Amino acid sequence: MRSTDQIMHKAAWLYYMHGLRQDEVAKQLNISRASIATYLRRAREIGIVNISTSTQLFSDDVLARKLEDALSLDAVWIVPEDRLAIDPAAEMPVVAAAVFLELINKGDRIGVAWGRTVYHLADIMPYADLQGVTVVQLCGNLGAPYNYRPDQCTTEIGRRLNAEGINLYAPLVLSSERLASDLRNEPVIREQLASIADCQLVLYSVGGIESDSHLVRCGALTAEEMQALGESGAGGVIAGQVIDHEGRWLDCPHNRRCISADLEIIRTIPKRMMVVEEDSKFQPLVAAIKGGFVSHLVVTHSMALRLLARWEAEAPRRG
Amino acid sequence: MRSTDQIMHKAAWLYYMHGLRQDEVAKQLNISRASIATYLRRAREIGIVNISTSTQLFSDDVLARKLEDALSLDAVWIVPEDRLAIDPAAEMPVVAAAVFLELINKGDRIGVAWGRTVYHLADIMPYADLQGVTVVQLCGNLGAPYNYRPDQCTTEIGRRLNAEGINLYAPLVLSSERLASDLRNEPVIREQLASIADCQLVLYSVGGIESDSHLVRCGALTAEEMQALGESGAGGVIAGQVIDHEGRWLDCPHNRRCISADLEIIRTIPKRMMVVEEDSKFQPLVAAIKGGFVSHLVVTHSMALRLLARWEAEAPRRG
DNA sequence: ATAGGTCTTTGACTTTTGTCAGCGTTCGTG
DNA sequence: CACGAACGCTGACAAAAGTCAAAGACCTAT
Repeated sequence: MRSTDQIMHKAAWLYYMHGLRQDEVAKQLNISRASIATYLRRAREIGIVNISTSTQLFSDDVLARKLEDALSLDAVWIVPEDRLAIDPAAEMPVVAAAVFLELINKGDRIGVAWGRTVYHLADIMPYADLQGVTVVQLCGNLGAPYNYRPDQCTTEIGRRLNAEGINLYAPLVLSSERLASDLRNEPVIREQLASIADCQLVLYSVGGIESDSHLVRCGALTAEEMQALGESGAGGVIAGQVIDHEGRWLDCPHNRRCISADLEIIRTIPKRMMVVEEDSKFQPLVAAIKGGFVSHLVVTHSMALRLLARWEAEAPRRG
Repeated sequence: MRSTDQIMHKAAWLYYMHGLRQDEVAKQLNISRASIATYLRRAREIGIVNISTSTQLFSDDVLARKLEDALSLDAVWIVPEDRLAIDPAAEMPVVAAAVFLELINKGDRIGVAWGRTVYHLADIMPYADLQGVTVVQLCGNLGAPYNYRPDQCTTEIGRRLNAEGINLYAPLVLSSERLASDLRNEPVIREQLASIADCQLVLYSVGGIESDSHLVRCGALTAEEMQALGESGAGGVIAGQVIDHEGRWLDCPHNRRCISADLEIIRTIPKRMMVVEEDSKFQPLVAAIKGGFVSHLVVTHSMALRLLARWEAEAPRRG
């Protein structure tokens, strides 16, 4: 520990745990109050000091309870679109990050997929000091029109949480099924994909199948290919892989050429946290939920209403 | 949720998660800034907002590493007695409380014993919002010369953590072995004692066997009885029960008349956090460590030095 | 040895936050 | 329905925290 880190720790301890004022801390440590203020800010930024707020505000809600019951989910958080005059688009990642942090336990292994949503989340993720946590990349890499590529995203989340980040050094999609299969069987990659089963928590969103969807924009698929997939029953995208409307892995060239977490394995992970920002992802989300990819859900108020209506419409048919 | 709680949550969210200033929050929620300040203080007090500082300052230390290695402990925290001009006696419970909170995971079941130390800890324990946590009482009740009796102590810790507190409705010591045995077999009590095996974490200190020790002061034993125990090999007290110098349960009238957690069960709990405030407890602590009752240890610097010296003195004999 | 760079520290100033008496509202009670 | 207690809210002031330019410390390369 550097000596300035030591001072920062001491300052943080005296200020936050003992409740001394900055000038009192300054007197204790024999440096100016201005310095103390600087150290404290750094301690907060680095995650030495953790300030967290319960996300109860978003989960304590009649609609959330109803959704949990109707869709058999473990927990639902609903982001209001009207009440607070905060920009709802900016609010979603903040809520998601807070929920994510709440779901992490010390020593956990956490899988993260990639997409606009996860990228946004990484970008505003607060710093924390979660020693013993490992963040693993669920899907292969690809070029991206954002600041972070998938591997950078995993690394960034790991960095901010003071956790270990493990990258998957393979492309998301290969040009031939043969190569994809060979690569999946490479010991390094195979072990890494298998180790995803040890995760206690995964974080992802669901991708749409429109011609301007994420996979298309990142160049993994052409608009035509995507459209063809849509016509042959594609319902959404999970960790780079296409699923049908019931959430089953779709047997298609793209999926066969894909290096990503086994969907069967993902389903067995205890906490599967899904964040959906855009209302346009209703159909894909329904598919993901039906496929068992969701145990913890963060959605907008209007999306929650639509989901509930959908399940209530189906309920009579079942019961 | 009361509407004022709702406002408090919103204020806390906007202030701590979005980083708005109090006046901005006030404008958002259409109330005066002074009220916001009040809400925020309440949110902190209640544990809606959690501010925690890493205890690294106390564990990141050469001596701590050495102790962990020498005594095969999972983690050691050392409270300095000189560096910070904070009263060391007051510092110990603060460190212990922070460590305790760090060791808790969501959903855990936690056993707490009772003694001066645990009482001090309960008294300064910060408020937190650990839903799904259960705090169980490890040992029976007895009158106490402190503010809290064992059951109140459990309840108080539970209350502050927003966790469920489960009390053991039995006295610590009974007048006859027969009655103690019968009571232990009462379904309610038996189940509760058995359920201690499900704990992921226990918190306790170790008791001394001097004639002014805790058990004597609380009236569980007379000074003469305690002295006799000392002469027949008693080394310390764990959860109200006397152990010998090697940390084994001592077969004595007191132990046979005692209602408390089975020591065998305690040894199997993964995280066994021990806090020792007084340097006079050196011998009992040695017994507790030898008996396998400690995996996480919080001690003073001088106690750490004595422990290390003791183990280093023994090492040559073993190796 | 020294010039030039980076990182710390500080005093002085500004902004933000904490506090508290007093006012208004609500709610339970006689 | 009137009364008082309890609670929430506010404005004004006091206290504490944040900020920043400038000075100083420290390191490195010439």
